[in-house]
Amino acid sequence: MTKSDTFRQEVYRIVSTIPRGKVLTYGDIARMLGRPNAARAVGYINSRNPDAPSVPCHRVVGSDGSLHGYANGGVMAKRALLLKEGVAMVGERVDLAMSRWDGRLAE
DNA sequence: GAGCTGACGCCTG
DNA sequence: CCAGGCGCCAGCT
Repeated sequence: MTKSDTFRQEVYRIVSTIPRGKVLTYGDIARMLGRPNAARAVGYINSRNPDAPSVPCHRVVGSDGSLHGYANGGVMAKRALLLKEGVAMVGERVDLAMSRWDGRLAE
């Protein structure tokens, strides 16, 4: 990693790597970047995500699987997308026990 | 350069 | 379970 790879660049890269049907939490991404407490920054970056359709930011949820916002349709669109992707949902929350991405393809 | 913002996370009441 | 408050970080104005 170089200084050219800013925090947001890394975030976009990781989010883009999330396989279909799996999700990651803001905290997890922050941790992957070495900033376990930068979950807020991750969320902020996603909110300003200029590549909504390019980056599957809808696969990023809260630490407890709770959905928040989505720059391309809102939470309801996000929920529908996750469901369509095959993500296990519990009410309005994601079943992290089933759909949390371990960092490698699983199935 | 300084201050405010926000798609978080965790604790307390 | 719900509501409120504080701390964290990077980005934007």
